Amino acid sequence: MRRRILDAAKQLFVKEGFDNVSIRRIAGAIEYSPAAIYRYFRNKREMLSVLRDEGFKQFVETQKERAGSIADPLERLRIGGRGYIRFALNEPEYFHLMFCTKCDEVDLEGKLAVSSMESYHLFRQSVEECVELNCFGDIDADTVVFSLWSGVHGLAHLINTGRVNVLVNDLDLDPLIDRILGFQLRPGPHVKNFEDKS
Amino acid sequence: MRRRILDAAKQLFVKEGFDNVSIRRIAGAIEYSPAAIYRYFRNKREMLSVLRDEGFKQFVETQKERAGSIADPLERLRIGGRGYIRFALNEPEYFHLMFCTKCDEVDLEGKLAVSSMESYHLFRQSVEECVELNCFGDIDADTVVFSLWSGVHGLAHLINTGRVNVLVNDLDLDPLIDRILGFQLRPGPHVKNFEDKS
DNA sequence: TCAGTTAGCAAACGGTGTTCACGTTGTAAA
DNA sequence: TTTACAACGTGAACACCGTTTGCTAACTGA
Repeated sequence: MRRRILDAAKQLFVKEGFDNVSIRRIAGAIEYSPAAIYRYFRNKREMLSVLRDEGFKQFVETQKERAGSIADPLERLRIGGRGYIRFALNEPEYFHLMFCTKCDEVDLEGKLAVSSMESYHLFRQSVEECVELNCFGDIDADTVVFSLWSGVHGLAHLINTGRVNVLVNDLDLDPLIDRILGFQLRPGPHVKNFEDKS
Repeated sequence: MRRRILDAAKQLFVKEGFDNVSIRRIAGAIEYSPAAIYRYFRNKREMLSVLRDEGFKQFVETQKERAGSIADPLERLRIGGRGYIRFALNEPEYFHLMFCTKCDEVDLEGKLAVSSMESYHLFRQSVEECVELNCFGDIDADTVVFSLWSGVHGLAHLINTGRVNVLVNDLDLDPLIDRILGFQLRPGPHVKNFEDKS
């Protein structure tokens, strides 16, 4: 039953946006009264919280399929970043729910959900490999993690809110995205040669 | 009178968030009836649109003060980026209204407001200077513009939605932000020496 | 003086998330 | 077989929301 509510809700949300779907409409879709939904969910936030979790599970799955088996961590970051952006463009409602809502508005227990943490740790691990390989020069992992995440996240967000389309002639987005990814992943200034050090 | 409504609205919005302030509450704050507000604004969106414009005017002003007179375009980008993030953290409601709402939800005429375009062009000009100086290697301006904007925008957004605080030990944010800015602005792989060409 | 504009308001419309008292139904123990 | 009880579903209501409508006053210019 919970399942039936969630499925109806998911379908409506994806089609019409989270804000444009009311409890009453979900209830209508499954031909129940609005009050019935509250037998299965404390409130609307809890429904969103569950859907967010499912979104993360699907996201992590897809990312693993796409990038999981790539040996080169830098290439893994590139494919992962492309996946992040593609997900944002293909599933804007889910992207918004998972990555754009305030954490405390959707995460009821105050801790990030397990699946969202898994996706973070996979990303972080790739970054740490790159740092160890000196891909970006002499730099700490935290800095790289949030720099790169900010980069793809910001791009996805700017596109989804219509800010890129307005400013760029109507060329295909994909090549631009790839150039941007390439630029954000460019090698850093490499540490000096051994001779230079003491 | 429009002014009085806007001022009351602005005060409430900044304090309580745009979503938590209703027309009725604004009307209450100036001791008018809700219907009176509709003499001066077509709807709530129009109020937000006007406030957005004012926000941009103030933003451009501040950015000019901070970075306008810096000769080195790369340093100008750094200070400008820091200003963008600082603005986002200091005025999260305005940041959200100006940079996070869907364009067509707040921009009534379908074209971006003048002041928001001015801020874009100032930024873009600095990037073009950098590209000409070969700061980032052989790369087109569009790529750099959206890479850097995505970088600071994404960072501001991740911080404001609580995603950085959750993942990073409670150290001071400022040093991390500066390291991230430095990383995002790192020099690119430089074009080959003249001897290498031809 | 009289017409026309302007400013403000009470009431209502249709919507929202949520709660509550009330039945109905199915099951399991007495 | 009867009784008790929990689970499920509902209609009506509460307190909001943005917005519209019809109505008064008050002011303005001719």
